[in-house]
Amino acid sequence: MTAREQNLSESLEDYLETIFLLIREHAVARSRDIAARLHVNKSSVTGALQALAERALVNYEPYGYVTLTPAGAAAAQKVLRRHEALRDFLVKVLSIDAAEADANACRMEHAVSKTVVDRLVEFAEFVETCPRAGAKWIRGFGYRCQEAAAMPEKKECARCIEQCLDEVKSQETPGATKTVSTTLSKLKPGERARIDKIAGTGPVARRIADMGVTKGSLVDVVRVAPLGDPIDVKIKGYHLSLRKEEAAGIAVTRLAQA
Amino acid sequence: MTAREQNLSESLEDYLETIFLLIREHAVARSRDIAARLHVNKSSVTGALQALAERALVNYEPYGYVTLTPAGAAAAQKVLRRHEALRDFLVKVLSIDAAEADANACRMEHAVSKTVVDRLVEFAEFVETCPRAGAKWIRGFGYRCQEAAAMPEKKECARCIEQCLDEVKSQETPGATKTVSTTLSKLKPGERARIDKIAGTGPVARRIADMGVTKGSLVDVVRVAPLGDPIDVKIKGYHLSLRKEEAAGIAVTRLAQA
DNA sequence: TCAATATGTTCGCTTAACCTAACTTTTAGG
DNA sequence: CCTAAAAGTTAGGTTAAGCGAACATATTGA
Repeated sequence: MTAREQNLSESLEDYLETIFLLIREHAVARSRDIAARLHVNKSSVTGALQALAERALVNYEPYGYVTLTPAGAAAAQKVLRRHEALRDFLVKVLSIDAAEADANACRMEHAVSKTVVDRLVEFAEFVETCPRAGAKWIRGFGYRCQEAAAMPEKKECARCIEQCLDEVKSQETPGATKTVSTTLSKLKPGERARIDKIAGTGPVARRIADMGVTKGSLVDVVRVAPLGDPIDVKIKGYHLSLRKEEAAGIAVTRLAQA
Repeated sequence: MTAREQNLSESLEDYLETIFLLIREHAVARSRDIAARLHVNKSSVTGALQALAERALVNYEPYGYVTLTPAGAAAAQKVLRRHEALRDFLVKVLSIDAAEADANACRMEHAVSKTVVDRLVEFAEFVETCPRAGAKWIRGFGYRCQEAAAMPEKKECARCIEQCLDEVKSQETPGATKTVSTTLSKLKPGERARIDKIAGTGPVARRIADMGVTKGSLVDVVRVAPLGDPIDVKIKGYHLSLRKEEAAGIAVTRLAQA
């Protein structure tokens, strides 16, 4: 890792994240928008930008456009990954509603270590995709959360077992869910796949390896640009933009939708 | 709820929690111990105590012993419940090691809403006790986390399915795991039970109901005093101290150890 | 083109939380 | 009983984060 410990305050992390998102959405981050999102006075934004500029995380000069330095963008993405990992976990695993999940993620993102985030991402994937009853089981939990009061425990447990039996029986032959070997460049947005092999040892291969991506990791295709060239994917909670040729070098197995 | 929004800062929450724990451990909370635990200067402790006294959360007078007011104790317990719920979740569900789990819980405890904590507690219980493969399944996840690199994905999934089948087959008769109907007052420390019925409508019954405890909720017996009288239990993450006679009025089904 | 409005900055002030150093009170040993 | 050490407090300073008001610069539409 090139990144030394920057030790950003929660507040500065929030600014950085907001700037990153605004740039992604509006191409440019204006002071008043930052202020609006963070519910602070515009003069506070100026102060924060100066603090970030001192740390070489943003390019700032009075009245000019604000951009992120490479270090700033990297830091912002770290925060964002934590945010998304937490939010997704809360929504998908704990069945918390979107608004509350986001609000919680927003506060928790400053408090969790990398280990915990990694584990959360892995857990959510495990639950969603384990060919065992994982997926259905978690749906059962969500159901139970909504109906907790209305449904006596015993009945729930019995249903639970039935579901599990059904599920496992129907999946006794693991490879049965028709999966197709292909390459990452051939997938459409929203599709999900499992990585089989990464060709080459170029910078992308290394970047991917750095994330702890092993052979079986999941990939979600987030967005594909008009000409199919930059392909935005999400692996282990990390957003990644790949050139079409790079994506073509990654052999994957297409999976059923989540 | 009698509690109005006290809106404590993270810092003050930490002080409150520490004081509560110190009183529980040493019967009295000394300034230097608070300072040592929170890694702050003793003069900072004085400042914090004054702030807490202003909010009527501690009884404080210079050079005197510090105690918690009822409001302070209640606030401290709320924080502690969040802490324990997070820590237990991290350890039991995500297989994070104890030290890191605690450090994370310590920071996260200021960031999570009640809804999320409730859900985390419920989830951990669900995973640990659902008669489906829950318990074993989660052990499988822990195993996978440790051996992730060493174990190819495919093999893991296959093993996963086998486990599930075994587990479910062995539990096809849900009531089969020999459970015994008894009363809460008869349990020993470390034992776990499921609540069947709560007799009476006294203050304890109401206190328990306020926690969202329904018929099927789990109880963990934490500590039983020498003469079996105050019985400390944990329900839905809440610590509760019951008189023997109160505990006798709660019918439970003893469960196998976690 | 140029004034009105929107946007951004600076200045001065507040609060919370911490620190160090110097002081006071308590405690405990001889 | 009386004094050193330990424990606690006060005073004064620092830093981060915020605010409002006044000032500066851009933008834009008539």
